[in-house]
Amino acid sequence: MLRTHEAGSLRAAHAGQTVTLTGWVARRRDHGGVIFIDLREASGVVQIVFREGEMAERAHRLRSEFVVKVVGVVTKRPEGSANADLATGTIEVYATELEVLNESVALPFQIDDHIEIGEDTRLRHRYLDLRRSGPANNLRLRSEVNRIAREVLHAERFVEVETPTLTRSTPEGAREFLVPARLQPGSWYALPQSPQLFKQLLMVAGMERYFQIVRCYRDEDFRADRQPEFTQLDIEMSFVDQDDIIALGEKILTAVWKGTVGYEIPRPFPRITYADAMAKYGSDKPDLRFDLQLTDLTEFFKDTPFRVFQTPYVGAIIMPSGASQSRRELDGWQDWAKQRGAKGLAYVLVGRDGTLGGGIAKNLAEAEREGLVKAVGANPGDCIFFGAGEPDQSRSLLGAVRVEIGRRAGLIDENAWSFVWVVDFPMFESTASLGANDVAVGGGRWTALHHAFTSPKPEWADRFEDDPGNALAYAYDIVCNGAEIGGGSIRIHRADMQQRAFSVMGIGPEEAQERFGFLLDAFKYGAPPHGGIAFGWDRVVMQLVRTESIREVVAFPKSGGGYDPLTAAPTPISATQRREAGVDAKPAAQR
RNA sequence: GGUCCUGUGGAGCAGUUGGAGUGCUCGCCGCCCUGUCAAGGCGGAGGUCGCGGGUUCAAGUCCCGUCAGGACCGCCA
Repeated sequence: MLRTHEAGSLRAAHAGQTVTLTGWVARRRDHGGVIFIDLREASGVVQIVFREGEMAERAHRLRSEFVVKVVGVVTKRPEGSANADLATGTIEVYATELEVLNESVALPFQIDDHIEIGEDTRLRHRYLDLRRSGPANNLRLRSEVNRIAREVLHAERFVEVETPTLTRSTPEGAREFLVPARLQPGSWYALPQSPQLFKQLLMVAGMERYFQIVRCYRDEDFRADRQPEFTQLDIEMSFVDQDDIIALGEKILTAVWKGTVGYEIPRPFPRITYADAMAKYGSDKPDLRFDLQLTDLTEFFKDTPFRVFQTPYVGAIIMPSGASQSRRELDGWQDWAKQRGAKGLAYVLVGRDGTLGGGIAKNLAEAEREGLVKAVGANPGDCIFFGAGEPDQSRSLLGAVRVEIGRRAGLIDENAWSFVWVVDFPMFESTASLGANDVAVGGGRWTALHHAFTSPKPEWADRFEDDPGNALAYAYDIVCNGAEIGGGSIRIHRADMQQRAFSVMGIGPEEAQERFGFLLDAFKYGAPPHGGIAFGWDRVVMQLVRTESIREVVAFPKSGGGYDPLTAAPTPISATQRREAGVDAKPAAQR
């Protein structure tokens, strides 16, 4: 090493020692006769002192982010000049030699922890952004998360296996990224949305316990918590049931949380069924950091004269103290709801004396006005929001209102951790509710909610095709503070049941063979019962560092249009590249 | 595909009902300075106000279009 010590490791005990340090000039305070330099490297910061004569003369020419090698003597700081904000604050290094290893041109932004910089600029110079402690710590913490998870899994005798990233296109969920195959012009690889099929093959292969920290690719639109390439901790086990996977998931998460942020997650984690989550919280990823619940008022309003509430479902949620909102704030809710595709957001205000006012109060029947406050459990001064229409859509809207209330009313404890397993997901969802350009598996009325290989729960094993809309799957999600950070299922391992599931989704034997033949073939050779889980690894780290943006936990993230602000990818390719890649090859006539 | 927000020296922001020279903080360059630690003082450089069009005597400001970024809806098993 070019240095004898790490700058951030120096303490009073080193006083008197001559050390050689290397690092970046973080900040300089030039007093003419004495010059202070904050030397920064990965371990931390230490103050270097240059005094009169040649040393000061040369230090005077140092600039921000010059890379230097300094030889000097560790010295206790003079009385009263210690810096309690620095780990090395009791000492400083008196420089006796200075070598500039490299210079730096003027920076596009200051490398300073307490300065805000636009994200655009940060990402264009991400290598400078990462010199700041916040972004750097995020990457280091992510590395720790990886280490801890690997330790848990290795201790449980899991096998880390790499699966292909150039693989077969198997349209099942998200849009895929495609890669032209030079050696077979006209044919294309797909980048995996997840290693789903491969990990199931590894179960057939007798690995029994597989895991992988793996990059996945989905060519879908962005969100604050989505990137086109993202990472999963992918796990699959044989001879297990749902409780075994859940127990393992809890083991990993508790170890990760304890080892990084020092929080001991109480075990077992609570569980809630999908049906309950939707009914009580209007979401399949309920944020249980606050207790607000939806109230089902369908029965209460069954004879209502108010036409808007003459619907299959009417529900309500309370905003505590919401009656004091201004007209403008209440109008704001209407805009907010309309932006989510609702017609509006009906509400009533509960007055100090318990009488109803505002919004739709005057549209309700006398008896309804009298019974409403008790029916929803409101207090004087509250605001009651309503959702009416189809159950799914109305609950989703109220669920979104719930989260928004939590935010606006300050009901969320930002230091809390709330974990919950959502279990008993429906096996299928109706394709009627899907948008026109959705990539549904098969051409049937039903499509898999989780994925096509998800097993029904035992009580539905013999009859899921009789009532696909209500059949429950052995599928589960893990939710942390209202964010889905992982999910999995017990898989179907028998060909006959798989075929039945396919037929509900309108996939006949021939089509199944064409699409998933390699998996179905494998299952003919004694596939063990198996199941697994995949954690959205970026989202796990997002939770740990308490950020809303996935870009904060990715080393070199992409921005909105899939654009990489640093490398400017994607770029056009040359005519030669086009020819070689076979991008323009005419496909053989469709059969 | 849709809705909303933002775009002003290198960075972060301000700029009123349209009105005289676009201002502030930080950084950058030079000089001064022996105890600072987000050092301080003096001086200086640096701006097609994202781009195009329109309204007007006059546009950073109003209107239309467009581009880029962000958030959300759709979409993401």
